[in-house]
Amino acid sequence: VAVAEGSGRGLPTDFAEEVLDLVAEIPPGLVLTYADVAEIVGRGGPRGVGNVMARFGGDVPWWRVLRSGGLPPRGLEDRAIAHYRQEGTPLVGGPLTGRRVDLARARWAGPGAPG
DNA sequence: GGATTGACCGGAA
DNA sequence: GTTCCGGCCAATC
Repeated sequence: VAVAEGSGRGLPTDFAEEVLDLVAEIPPGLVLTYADVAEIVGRGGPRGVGNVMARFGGDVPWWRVLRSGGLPPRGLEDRAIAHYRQEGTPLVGGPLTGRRVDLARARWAGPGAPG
């Protein structure tokens, strides 16, 4: 394993790896925002994280990554909400009619959190 | 390297 | 609550 990792196509880049690895660590019931992911990995930004997820996010629990407002990604709102009900993720307005995630209760403290 | 796309953020009306 | 705009970053063609 060496530089060849980021050079070949089909595999995620170094930046993407950081993002994917982090998202894969998000425990069920909790979530993170694109900005938070970018903040933890210390690279790119909300756009950078979003674009990486769009390519390689299919291999990680993407539904645990939300927008700043607690809304799931564009086009995948229905899909994400389905997962929240399975994991018991707190939804604003109720788990039946809620369409947003309660970031105040579902935001993950991060890989450095006591646990 | 240049131009285009995309699962974004924050502010204002 | 919805719509319009500029800024931001990375992957792709």
